[in-house]
Amino acid sequence: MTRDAPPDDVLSSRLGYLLKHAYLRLTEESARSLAPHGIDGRELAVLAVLDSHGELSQLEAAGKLGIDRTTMVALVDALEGKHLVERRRSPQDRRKNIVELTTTGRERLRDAEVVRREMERRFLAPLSGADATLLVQALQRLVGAPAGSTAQASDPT
Amino acid sequence: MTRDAPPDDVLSSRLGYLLKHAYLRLTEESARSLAPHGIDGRELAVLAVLDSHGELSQLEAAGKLGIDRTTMVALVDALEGKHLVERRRSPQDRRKNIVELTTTGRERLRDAEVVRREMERRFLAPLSGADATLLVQALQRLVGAPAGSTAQASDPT
DNA sequence: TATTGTTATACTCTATAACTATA
DNA sequence: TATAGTTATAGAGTATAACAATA
Repeated sequence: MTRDAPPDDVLSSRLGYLLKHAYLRLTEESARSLAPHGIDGRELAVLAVLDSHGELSQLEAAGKLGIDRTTMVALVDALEGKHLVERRRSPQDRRKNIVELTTTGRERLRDAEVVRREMERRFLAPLSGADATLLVQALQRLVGAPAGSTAQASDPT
Repeated sequence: MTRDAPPDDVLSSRLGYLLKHAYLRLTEESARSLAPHGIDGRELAVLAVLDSHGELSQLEAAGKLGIDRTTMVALVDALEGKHLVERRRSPQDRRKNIVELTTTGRERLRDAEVVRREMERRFLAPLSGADATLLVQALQRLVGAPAGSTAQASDPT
């Protein structure tokens, strides 16, 4: 997308326009700041999900991330190529691939998460801390996120 | 994208995840509610921009919308095919295509805008009016929208 | 020389269908 | 029969490069 000067009124009152461009800006910033770590935001999210649940099959991980199982294949291929995750057949059900973080993957996750949080803090900098928190909470409600889990917005741990 | 059950904590605290999925949901809702009118949200935005400025060349319109000029070609092709806009060569600068709404286009714009506003109101329904307004204002600041122009959020005209 | 519209082309992200190996 | 992973393929949406007409 081409994002240049500020939009005019007709557009800045449209939720679609606002969400799209906010998303695009964040994605760009995310890519730029994570690039030195050799991953993008999508891959980082995979690592984070694998870390917080362990023992996930590809399909289970895909479900949590809201991505298709066919998309998951390429994602895991890429992460495995970077030696950040490993696949192994589940002994209980040999149809399943258990995906696990490698030691390198766990380290990469830790480092990249620091960068991500700092990037989000920069991104939200135009807002007051209270407004940033409200934005995140509002988005969580719109997306249907679970209750609780609200920290991190203006809390650059 | 596959969007099913609510995400878990690791994801719902990520701005990237939240913006992406909020955007996807809105886009889906938008497509669904505008479908009977034969256009999508992107085309509607083009009509709105043409209506509020008149006498725009393709490049100027593309600039306001934040899309590439090559993308604009196909967009105008589609709208012209539906008889919602017309192209004509600018007499002042024959390199330029002036894009204008047809009478049908103006009517379609009016009808579709009603539908869009109602769709956005539904989309924001999980939030209080105050929170909805704050969300829109926060997004405007993040996207770098001009000051003022804040109505419509929880003000279903 | 520079700009506008256009075309051709390619790349990313995603989804659908069909195959395989397991269950 | 059904499920997990995979592959092939196709469709959006977008960008880059190159060309024609015009300035």
